[in-house]
Amino acid sequence: MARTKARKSRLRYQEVADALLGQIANDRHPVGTMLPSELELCQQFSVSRYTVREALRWLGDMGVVSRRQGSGTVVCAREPAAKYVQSLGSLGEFLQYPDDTRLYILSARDLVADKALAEKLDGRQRRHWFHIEAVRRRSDGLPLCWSNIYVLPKYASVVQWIGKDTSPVHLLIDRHFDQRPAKVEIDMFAGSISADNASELEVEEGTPALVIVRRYAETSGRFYEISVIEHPADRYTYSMELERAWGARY
Amino acid sequence: MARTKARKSRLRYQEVADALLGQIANDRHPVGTMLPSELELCQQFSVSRYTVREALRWLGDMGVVSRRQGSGTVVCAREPAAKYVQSLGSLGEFLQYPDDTRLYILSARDLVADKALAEKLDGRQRRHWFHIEAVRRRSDGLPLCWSNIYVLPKYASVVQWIGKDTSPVHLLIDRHFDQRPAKVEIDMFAGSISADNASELEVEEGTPALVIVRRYAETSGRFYEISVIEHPADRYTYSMELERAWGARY
DNA sequence: GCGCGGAAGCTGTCCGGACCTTTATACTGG
DNA sequence: CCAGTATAAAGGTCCGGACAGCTTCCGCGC
Repeated sequence: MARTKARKSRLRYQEVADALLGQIANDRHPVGTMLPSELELCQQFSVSRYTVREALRWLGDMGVVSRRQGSGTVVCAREPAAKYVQSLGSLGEFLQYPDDTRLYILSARDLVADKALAEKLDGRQRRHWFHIEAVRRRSDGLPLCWSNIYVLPKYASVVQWIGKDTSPVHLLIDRHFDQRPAKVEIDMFAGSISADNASELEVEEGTPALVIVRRYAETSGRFYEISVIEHPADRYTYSMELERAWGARY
Repeated sequence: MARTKARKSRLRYQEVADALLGQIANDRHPVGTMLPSELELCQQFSVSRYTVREALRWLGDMGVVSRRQGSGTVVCAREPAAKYVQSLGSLGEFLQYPDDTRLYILSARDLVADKALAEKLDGRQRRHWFHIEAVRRRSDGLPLCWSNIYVLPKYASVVQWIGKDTSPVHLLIDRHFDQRPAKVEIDMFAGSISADNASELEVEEGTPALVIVRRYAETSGRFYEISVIEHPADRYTYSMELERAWGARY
């Protein structure tokens, strides 16, 4: 009779997390509503606050709930959406140009976005940009792409570092202005090389091109650099590798 | 004299993490070596194990250290590599075709990869694939893209569900075979529409096209679905949004 | 009616202690 | 020499308690 196996062992935090996940999936806690407070959950599951917090941390990591100090825990998804992580860590590798390529500046000047340009960029007319036109060439001279880079005027002085090494412009801004992107929007579509750019790129007018628009946003969400880059066919392939963020349990 | 401000307040876990980050950057703990145990770090920084563990958890999240129960904490990077997360969680949104589009199957049959095909797919010749050719059309009939989809023979029966709803094939395999991708490789480049496909896509031969190759791998790393999709210019833009994984501090 | 201050409620941080699970290693018997 | 085992050490989980920082909201004074 001495020590019988406890009739019901205490819940582990994964079990608490699964239970909450079930309650959310069953619409007992619909998306948008608040979850009970940590103390209430402690009572509900008869566990300590530590266990509840670990469970909630896990749900938070998976994007099922969002937590804010002072406010509470909000349900923001019915089930864990598989998040995929760009496995090549650094942002610099978004465009993996080989190390033997460099940018050659063709022009650099201030401009104000008109309607047509604003549409391509961030949708805001009359915004001031510093516009850099450049061509990226391999060490043997082959032009890889035509770059239109728009940066906020305060970053105009990046031009002095362009072409000094192989870094893309957003890394130069990171290095010299301590401004890293909090968010990057990337659009990719097919286009063709215009007559104006054809000779510089050493292709015929109308050659198919991969056009990539990257918009780099600071923490506030405002874009501080937008690049529009045209790659003639056969000279560049954009590759990325995405991995599931939480392999083990989901 | 009662309670003077403590001469040196206790360290917070972020400060401990920063201190450790500094030690790692200074090669006091080179990459590949073991960090001191939690208890030793507690003494070194005069904080509780909780604080040390939070600091180590943070370093682990950033990929600077790797921890294993029973073994210890290994330094695996000198500094946090910015990881970026595909913010639109679900894999389904990698290709955000509007809901009013469906796949129409043109052909479906087994084949064995010859040298040319293997090069486009996973590099392995003589591998068996089930090949599905299809066109994705908008509800008004406009063809959006030409799809070449290769799946392992055991998933061949997905064809019966294609076109029944708007789901992409990898989601059908997820749903009916419980096989989710652990990794996805994506290549994008510019090409042009071949004569064979031009009429079906209702464009002229040679029209610029955005070609997207997606390779879906299971946990073991083996590819179980590879799709090669050609989008005529102006009919499709691939968009993605990447966010820094740890917004606040890095 | 409006703004401000305070209180209450919630999450964030931190502590010291306890026990469990995994791992690596040293020992021991074959 | 090898295999199996005991043991120590490390991280993982959990507890109860305490206080700090942020939000929200209510009530008070203007």
